[in-house]
Amino acid sequence: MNSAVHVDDVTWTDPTCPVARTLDLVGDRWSLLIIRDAMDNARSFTDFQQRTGVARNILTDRLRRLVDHGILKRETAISGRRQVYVLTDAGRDLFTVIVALRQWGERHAFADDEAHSALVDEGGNPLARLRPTDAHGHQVDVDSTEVIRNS
Amino acid sequence: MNSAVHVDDVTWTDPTCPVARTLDLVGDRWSLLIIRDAMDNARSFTDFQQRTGVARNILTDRLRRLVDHGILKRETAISGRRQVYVLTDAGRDLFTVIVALRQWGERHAFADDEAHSALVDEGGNPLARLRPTDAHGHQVDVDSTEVIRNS
DNA sequence: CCCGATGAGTTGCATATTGAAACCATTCTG
DNA sequence: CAGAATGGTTTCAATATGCAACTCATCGGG
Repeated sequence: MNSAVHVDDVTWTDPTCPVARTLDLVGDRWSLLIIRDAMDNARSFTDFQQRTGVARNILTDRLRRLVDHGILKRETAISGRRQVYVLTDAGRDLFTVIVALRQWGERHAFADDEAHSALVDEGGNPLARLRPTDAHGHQVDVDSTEVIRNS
Repeated sequence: MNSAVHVDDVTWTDPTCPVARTLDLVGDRWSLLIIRDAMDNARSFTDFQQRTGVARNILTDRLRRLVDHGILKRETAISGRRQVYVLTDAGRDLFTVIVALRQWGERHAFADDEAHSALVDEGGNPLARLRPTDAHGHQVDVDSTEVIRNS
């Protein structure tokens, strides 16, 4: 299960914590929105620019970083200068993170009567709520878990 | 299921997208690390400062924002000037997000032989891998789902 | 009661990151 | 071939961040 992510030349905020490392790679204002859009069929520079509204120079930088970190790969269309950015396996694996952020937002960042976009399966139904569980499938939460350092 | 989050006075990057709203609330360089530490028994200003290493003025600002958004609550300890920051229910509910970030980091941001901290249940065993599923418990991913706007 | 230490910030200033707008070189499109 | 679109880069102003020093309590000893 090792990564396509190239993690040389990164200076980690907290080298032993996986949460911190993930945030060092994608935890800025725009990267996760770019990834969200990549998961929703955005491919070109302009797709991302229009959907996120990010400044173009910043977008250039973020796309480059995400490519460098192995989350996106850049492909030049056969003839011509059209660039396409596609999620790598590591990038696609961020789906769980995006779903978790989305579900939290649905629960806590909208008033009851406010409309919002929804993520649905092939039958058009919403996904089940993500819930952390132990190895036996029993739900766990903050109080029933703990962090062990440097295992 | 409505929020303790106070979402007035926030100007959303993308008002209809729950992912974007969540990121507007916690998607900066430090907030999620503060929340991670709050889940790991950090309580005081100095706890957070020492664990994250964030600049003190920034920490002041982030704690205030998180309190304003209903993710932390601030309590003054009975005797003395000691301040304590505790997760609200909405804050505790970010556990899923933190676990998702952690598990992704474990899979993609560490070399195979690198040590990292681990999150374990009461028996000391690692949690099960979080996986998005549909309403019937079948796994779904980027390709088998889609976003419906403004539902 | 006085002294130093600690907790919880604030303030000022230097540096880094972002954003808005303009500019540029190809490459399609009609 | 002219005009738009694509995928950027450049410039400069506005923000945000980091660092160090400074406050202003209170706490704990002696």
